Amino acid sequence: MAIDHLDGRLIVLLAREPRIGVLEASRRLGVARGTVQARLDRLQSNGVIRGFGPDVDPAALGYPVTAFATLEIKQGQGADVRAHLGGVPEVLELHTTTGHGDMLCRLVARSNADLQRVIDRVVGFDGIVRASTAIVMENPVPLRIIPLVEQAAEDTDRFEGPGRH
Amino acid sequence: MAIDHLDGRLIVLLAREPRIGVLEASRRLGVARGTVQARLDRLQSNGVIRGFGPDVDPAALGYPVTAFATLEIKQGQGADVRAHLGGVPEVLELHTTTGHGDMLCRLVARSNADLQRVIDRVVGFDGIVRASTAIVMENPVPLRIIPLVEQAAEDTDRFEGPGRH
DNA sequence: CTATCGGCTGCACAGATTGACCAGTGAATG
DNA sequence: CATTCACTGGTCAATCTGTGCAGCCGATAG
Repeated sequence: MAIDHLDGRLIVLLAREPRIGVLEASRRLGVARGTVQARLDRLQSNGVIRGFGPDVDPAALGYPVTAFATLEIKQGQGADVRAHLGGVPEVLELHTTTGHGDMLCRLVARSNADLQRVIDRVVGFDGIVRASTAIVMENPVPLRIIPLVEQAAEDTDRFEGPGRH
Repeated sequence: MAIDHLDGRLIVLLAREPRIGVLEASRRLGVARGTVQARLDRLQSNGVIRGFGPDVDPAALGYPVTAFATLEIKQGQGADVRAHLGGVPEVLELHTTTGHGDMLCRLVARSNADLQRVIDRVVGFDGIVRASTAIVMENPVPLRIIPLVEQAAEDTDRFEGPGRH
């Protein structure tokens, strides 16, 4: 389940330069090509790497406004609300949470005015009691994984020693 | 800036089966290989597709707990707080927002107990006045982009007619 | 109407990459 | 000591990539 130092370097390398192939990666990492292939296979069947889907920028698609909405749900309506929100394209993700709200979702919209339409569509559903929205102004730290991968690799080394054996 | 129907189908296809190459994609879409290559180049220079980085699952890395923290910042400390949070690997993203909090960040941790350590590290910084955390229990809608891509492609068609001309 | 332009097609080429093998080596295990 | 596992370094055929080309077509400008 955990990753070792080589796995970490491989993931970081792929994250920085996604277009390189297995052969080029093996050259950069200084290992045999078969090793990189085996590691990649293992990381993917492990589920550590889910895939290599295209990273699409909603802003470039015409949806430059992002917001987070905290929703309060009527008891017992959870499943319906999940289905409802799953059907709204502008809902990019949805979590159920502890704390004051019951759900947190990420929304995008074509403009601040359009955000009103999206929010109306999101909350215009029986079962949603209340919603409070926070519009994103700036994104100082875009969604990232590299630092965590590096830390996970280091932690493994610390506990088990560098290398696999 | 907007995408047409073929762009949409291409992105959706790549999102569903990231491993296929340009040639296979052209076969699936029923267009010439050069067309797919040209579209991909354009989508990438447009910034619509940022890249094809590996999609890493924090849970599989040993960080199964996700939380969202709303932070309240002391006036004028924004830049320092951003730098501080940028240095914490468990902070996967950070937004400045309107609304009651000033910032919203996504955190991961190795366990609920470990989350306490992460939160302490995040809020243990002069300039952060208050923090409220919501732990994610379930993720009914994982981060997704396909429905939005499909809608963007349809909207383009509706306004400009299918095809590019 | 006609010339031009951009986008798409179908084709071709050399070069590189992939997936699949294999035998050998070294370290850790029982 | 025999075994197991990961890695190396090599080969093989099949495939894909990047590139360039000529031709076709619809849209646009003069």
